[in-house]
Amino acid sequence: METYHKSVFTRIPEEKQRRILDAGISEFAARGFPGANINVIARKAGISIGSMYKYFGSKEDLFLTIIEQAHGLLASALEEIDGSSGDIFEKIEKMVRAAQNYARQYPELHQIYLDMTSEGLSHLSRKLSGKMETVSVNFYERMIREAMAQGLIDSRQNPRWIALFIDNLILMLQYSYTSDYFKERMKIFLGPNALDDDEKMAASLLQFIHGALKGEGSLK
Amino acid sequence: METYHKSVFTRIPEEKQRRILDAGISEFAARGFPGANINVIARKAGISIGSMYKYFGSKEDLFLTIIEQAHGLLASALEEIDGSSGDIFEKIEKMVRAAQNYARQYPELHQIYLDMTSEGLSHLSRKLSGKMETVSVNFYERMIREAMAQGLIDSRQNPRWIALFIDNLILMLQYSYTSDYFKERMKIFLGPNALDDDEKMAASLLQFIHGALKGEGSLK
Amino acid sequence: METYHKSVFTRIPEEKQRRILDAGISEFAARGFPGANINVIARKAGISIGSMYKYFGSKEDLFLTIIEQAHGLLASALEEIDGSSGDIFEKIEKMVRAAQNYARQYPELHQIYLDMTSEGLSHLSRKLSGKMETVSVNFYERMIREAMAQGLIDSRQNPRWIALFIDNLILMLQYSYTSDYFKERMKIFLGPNALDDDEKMAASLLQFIHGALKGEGSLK
Amino acid sequence: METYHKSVFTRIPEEKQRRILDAGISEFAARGFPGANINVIARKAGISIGSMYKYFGSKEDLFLTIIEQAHGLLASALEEIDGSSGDIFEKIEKMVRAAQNYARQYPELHQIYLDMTSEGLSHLSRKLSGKMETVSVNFYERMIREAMAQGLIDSRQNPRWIALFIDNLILMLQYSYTSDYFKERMKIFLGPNALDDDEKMAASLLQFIHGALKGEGSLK
DNA sequence: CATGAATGAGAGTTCATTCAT
DNA sequence: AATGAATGAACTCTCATTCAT
Repeated sequence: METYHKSVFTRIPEEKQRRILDAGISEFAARGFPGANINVIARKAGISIGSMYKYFGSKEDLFLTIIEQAHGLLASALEEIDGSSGDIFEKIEKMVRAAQNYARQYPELHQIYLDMTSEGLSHLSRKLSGKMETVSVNFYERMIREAMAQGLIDSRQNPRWIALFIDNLILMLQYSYTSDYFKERMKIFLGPNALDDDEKMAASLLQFIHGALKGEGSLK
Repeated sequence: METYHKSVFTRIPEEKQRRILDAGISEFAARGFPGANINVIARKAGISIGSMYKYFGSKEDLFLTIIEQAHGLLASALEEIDGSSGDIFEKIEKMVRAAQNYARQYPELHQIYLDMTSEGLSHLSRKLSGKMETVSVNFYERMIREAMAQGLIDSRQNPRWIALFIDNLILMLQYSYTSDYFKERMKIFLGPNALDDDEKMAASLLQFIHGALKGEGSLK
Repeated sequence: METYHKSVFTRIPEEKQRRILDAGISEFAARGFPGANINVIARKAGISIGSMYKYFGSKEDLFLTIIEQAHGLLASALEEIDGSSGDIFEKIEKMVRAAQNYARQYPELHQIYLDMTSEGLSHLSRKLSGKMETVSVNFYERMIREAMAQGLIDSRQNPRWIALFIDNLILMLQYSYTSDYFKERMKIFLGPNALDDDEKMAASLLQFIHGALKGEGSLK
Repeated sequence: METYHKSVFTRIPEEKQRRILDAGISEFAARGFPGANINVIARKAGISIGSMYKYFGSKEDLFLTIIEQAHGLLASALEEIDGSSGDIFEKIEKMVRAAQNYARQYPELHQIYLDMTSEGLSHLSRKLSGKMETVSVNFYERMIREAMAQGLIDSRQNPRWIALFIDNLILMLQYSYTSDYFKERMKIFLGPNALDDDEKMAASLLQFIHGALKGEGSLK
């Protein structure tokens, strides 16, 4: 399997690995990839810049290592939900909660994820594509087909599209927790305190999705 | 009203203004705000860097001027729809079409919009907030309340939340037209050719929204 | 015609151009191409490093500009000799004198020339080849063929080879004026003061060449 | 006798010594002294960088050790010719052949030799001077004086100068086998295939030297 | 109003050398 | 005797901004 760090990196104490990745996360999140300063990251992590380049061939490689790790976290959260019991609505609820938790727990990591959508970094997203979303796609599709078979949801819609729309809605929810831009946006739509009530937010989103899935959505 | 360019800028020939803004758009879109080179923009626009700084106090101001202009385009598209006849579903359809057109016509402008969500630029988004979305919020709210009053849609949901979710879905659609990252994401969900069929995309999204609005979404 | 500096360089005062090239020459001569520090060169020349990069795209381009200029000096010296009257022996004598003068006057320039033979710089010599020696080759060949026709020298040898050997001998003479290595070498062969007597050196070399050209060189 | 490696170096297996020197030779030849990376050399040699510094006090010492070894090879070739029978012309022929063989067999070693003439390395050549050429000087002088005594060659020229010129010519021949710069130079003088015909090259040079030694070189 | 040469702080990256194990 | 992780000064190059003309 392809990795973006040199092999030395895995042989240093885990605590040091964490310090380096965390320093990277906070710098990348705060200043974006082009604005981040790798010498500053090294200093924050308490290592020399020379060591930094012993572990990662370039600023880009450090960034990709962080992204991949973030993706790992997401994927394992997803797998847990995938393996759990409950119907589609319960599972989606779990996903929404997981997204909220993730965004609350690792806001910086999520901010970095967001940054990858900027064009200056498109060559990076191309490097990672495929790895990125395939996990969730399969999960969604299986869940939706099952629910259709059980007559739980409207089966006239294409499961792939539904999956995309739901995932979009959840992703946007997450963005609203981390990105200043989306925070502002949310305040404008919902008032200044909307972000404080996770329960309300989850409930509203779930209700919206529920309707879409039940789907009196037939356009006559 | 606050502007980000110096007043001289408005006094030069409109054609020159366009050349400058267009050069900026293509550079910012291609390389992101931090990666963009303002000397290159000046050269592309056929003006001197000295003049550039006569018109705009900083790289940031040029960027903000461009964003604001983009926003103007969006706002006027919205107003046109707002003023048109038709029920909520027809209006939403118009919005989806408009979003597609906008993304197809000004992909670079839209890319820049996207970039603003990155944290490195959060101080910029804070500067612009308020201007950005207030237009659409009012439009949505009016439209939804009206539809509720007419019994066209489920009235148990909060209009503000519905507005946000719909806008999120449309925004994501737009992202999928411009950002490499979202393009890849869409391909993973829908296969390699999904982006070629605008009709299919619009129909699917509208059906999803229709269901959500009709809303057998009551969670018992 | 291809140049290695940007066009701005030619538009700045000649005196400044000279200061920059001279600073470059002395730094490159003293420390070799890889050892030379372009920031130091800029400082020595009294300009900012930013300006340096406005004039030359890279350290390499500055180097190549200097080399080309050196070549120009050589070429014009050669042309003068070429156009002068006198038989082959007189012309070769002039060349030897010119080589001595050049080495005495521009020892650093000549040192740089020498450095180009090192493998680390082979990509540079490839860039310049063709430009480099074609001038002298034509000059030599014409001169030798003429002398053969006049019966002045042995005509059984190939003019091209003779030209190469003579040029080699003169080149080595020059090296002995500039390179520490060749200076040491010469001292070992000729004693510590050999380099002080230009006359002796010229006379010895000319006598050696004279014999070779007259050429009882037939190998039975 | 002065050596440039630490004494430990001689106590490790000879095969390891060879591996280290060979790795050094190929790296120095390819990238020059300043460009060579001593960590890379250690890796290529299959030893740790720590050991490298146990054997050699510095990058420079490794380089000097290699040079000295190269010099040993040259010296022994010379001694063999020195001890052989034959007149001066036969011996010079042997030297030319030896030079060709050496350049063909150890092109990298010879390239390194060449690099030493660059000024960035002048402090190194000063360190080595004396060792370098004294062997050949004595050899030449003895050979030439003998030939003069036998009336084989013109005795009006200074044996030391003749020795230098002949050695210069042979050295240049060698350069033409290894240095890209001199290869290009030779092609310009002799056409693209000159380097393929060792016989022709040897014959031409010998004929030239023969004439010079026979010396109708008296300048009236 | 317009120009564009000039600036220099600061970026990412390299590598000879050290030293604890 | 051997290891190789760690160091950090030093390098080349970029670019937002200024200012004399």
